[in-house]
Amino acid sequence: MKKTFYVTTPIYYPSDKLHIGHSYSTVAADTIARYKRLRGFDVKFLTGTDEHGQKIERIAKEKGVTPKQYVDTIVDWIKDLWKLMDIEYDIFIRTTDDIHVKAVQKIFKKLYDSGDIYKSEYEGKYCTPCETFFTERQLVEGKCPDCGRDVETVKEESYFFKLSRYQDRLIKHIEENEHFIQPSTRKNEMINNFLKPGLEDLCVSRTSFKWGIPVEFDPGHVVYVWIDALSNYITALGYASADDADYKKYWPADVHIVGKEIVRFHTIIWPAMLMALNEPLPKQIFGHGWLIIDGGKMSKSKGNVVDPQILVEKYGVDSIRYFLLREFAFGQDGNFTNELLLKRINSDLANDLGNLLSRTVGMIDKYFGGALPAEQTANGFDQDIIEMAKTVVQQVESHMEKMLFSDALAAIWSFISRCNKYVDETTPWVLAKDEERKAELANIMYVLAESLRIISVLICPFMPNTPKAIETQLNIKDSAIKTWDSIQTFGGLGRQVTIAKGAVVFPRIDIAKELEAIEKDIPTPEKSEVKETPINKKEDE
RNA sequence: GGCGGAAUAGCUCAGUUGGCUAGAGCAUGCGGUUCAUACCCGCAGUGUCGGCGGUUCAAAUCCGUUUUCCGCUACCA
Repeated sequence: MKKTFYVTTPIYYPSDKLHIGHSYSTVAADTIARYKRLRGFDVKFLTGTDEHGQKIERIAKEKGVTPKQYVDTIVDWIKDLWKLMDIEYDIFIRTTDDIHVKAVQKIFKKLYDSGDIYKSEYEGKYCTPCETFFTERQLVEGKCPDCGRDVETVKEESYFFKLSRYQDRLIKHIEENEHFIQPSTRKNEMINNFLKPGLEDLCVSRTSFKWGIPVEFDPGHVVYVWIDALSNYITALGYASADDADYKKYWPADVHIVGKEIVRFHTIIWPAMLMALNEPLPKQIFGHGWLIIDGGKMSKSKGNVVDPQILVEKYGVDSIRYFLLREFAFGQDGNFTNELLLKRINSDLANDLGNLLSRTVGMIDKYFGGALPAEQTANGFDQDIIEMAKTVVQQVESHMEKMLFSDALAAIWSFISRCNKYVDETTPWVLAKDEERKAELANIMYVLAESLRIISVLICPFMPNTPKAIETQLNIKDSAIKTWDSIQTFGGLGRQVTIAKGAVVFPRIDIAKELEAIEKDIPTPEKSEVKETPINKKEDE
């Protein structure tokens, strides 16, 4: 039986369309999923939407539709976006799905029965005009942070989750499992800010709004966010349903990919819930960094966030996916600018990879009429290429285990550079003038074609479309030479390569011109406002 | 306030447990080449590794201190 691999994204809050920050998490998860599939794992890749809560209820009301109608339209849009970005998820869970709703009710009941959930009183500050609860901390000088008016103390009967009960076990688990929280700096934040000072019990029900999962045995209450949202990772697999085969097969998750702002929920509340349910904990939570906008104030409230749809339509999925994973270190924040994006596309994709393919295919066409002869003679530079091809595969494998996407791509690109250098070293245009040396020339072309085959397999997880273009132009049809195993040794491609010249894969972009055009679409704010603004800050994961 | 990060070439960043003339990519300059998407290849740089003090034969790397920036600080997701 194949080894399983279960990877998840956060479930996104469909209060509005998603932005590039959400795409970032999802592209990363998709890439790791594709990579693991390529390595022969039985992969489950889960994404979805977290659809309940007061905010959605309010927006729907403003729009004059039901909450369900409202989220339906956003969810359709999200699914289209993932299709556009070539996200190959296995399951798309919605917290309004029947299977999820029923399972959450069972989970809630189970926790109540075990004494992990108890009824008590929640005391909060309520702003009547805004119809919102606030905590003491959220208040601005004792007033409503939204409208500035007075708030009143309101007591609400609520259910609480006994988070405090699991404090010691959590500390132990986190400290004993080095890879549980990644990157490790997040681990210290959790321990010092929450676990060491002591955990407070968590309010897990509300009566102030209706748009949520009703508590089965107490109909006035709805299950509050985190019990609802976090459960998705197991309800999507059929936990607490009639058919829990997938749960038994895939749980615990190998990695939950989340933005760093929700690491807390995933490393404290979620494990505590699982402990209370007597279920195994996920193996790893990876809190990636944010994309920071430099030169543009991007926040949802301003309505000028970076729209992934526009970027993809303009520059292509593979370019955007490549950029996201290459430019930024996965665990850290990174500056997103249009200029960086365009520079990356030009230098790495157009000049290095695209041009390598183009010149290789061009020469096979020009010197051999599109088909290499069987008779080929090796040269002194071949060995270096062959050895490096082997090394690169190992490097990519090692980086991918640690989710170092950028490092993996850098390794692949150093091989691409090596291939471009090989062309210079062997000077095919000189050999082409000499009929006697056709066999040497043919070998050079073969080494390049075979290298491109290997490159095309290596980039598969990151860029789903480019490999197809490479395969078409080099006439690679046999699926046996598109596997990961097939790139462990140099020479999988038959010697008599025939080519089919195609269009340029990554056209060069006139950066100055393009930037000017973009600026027209998105007005640049005053320099003084340029202060970095996280585009996915604390919103809607 | 508490806790945790970051500060390295013009720009974006690498630099495991202290040991190299401190690196890469981009941008810049010069040279080469012409198969290719004015591409590719080579060479050349510049750096008080935030400041100060200390440990050491040796510190970007460890310790102390200081400056600036950033993150987390629980029931909004």
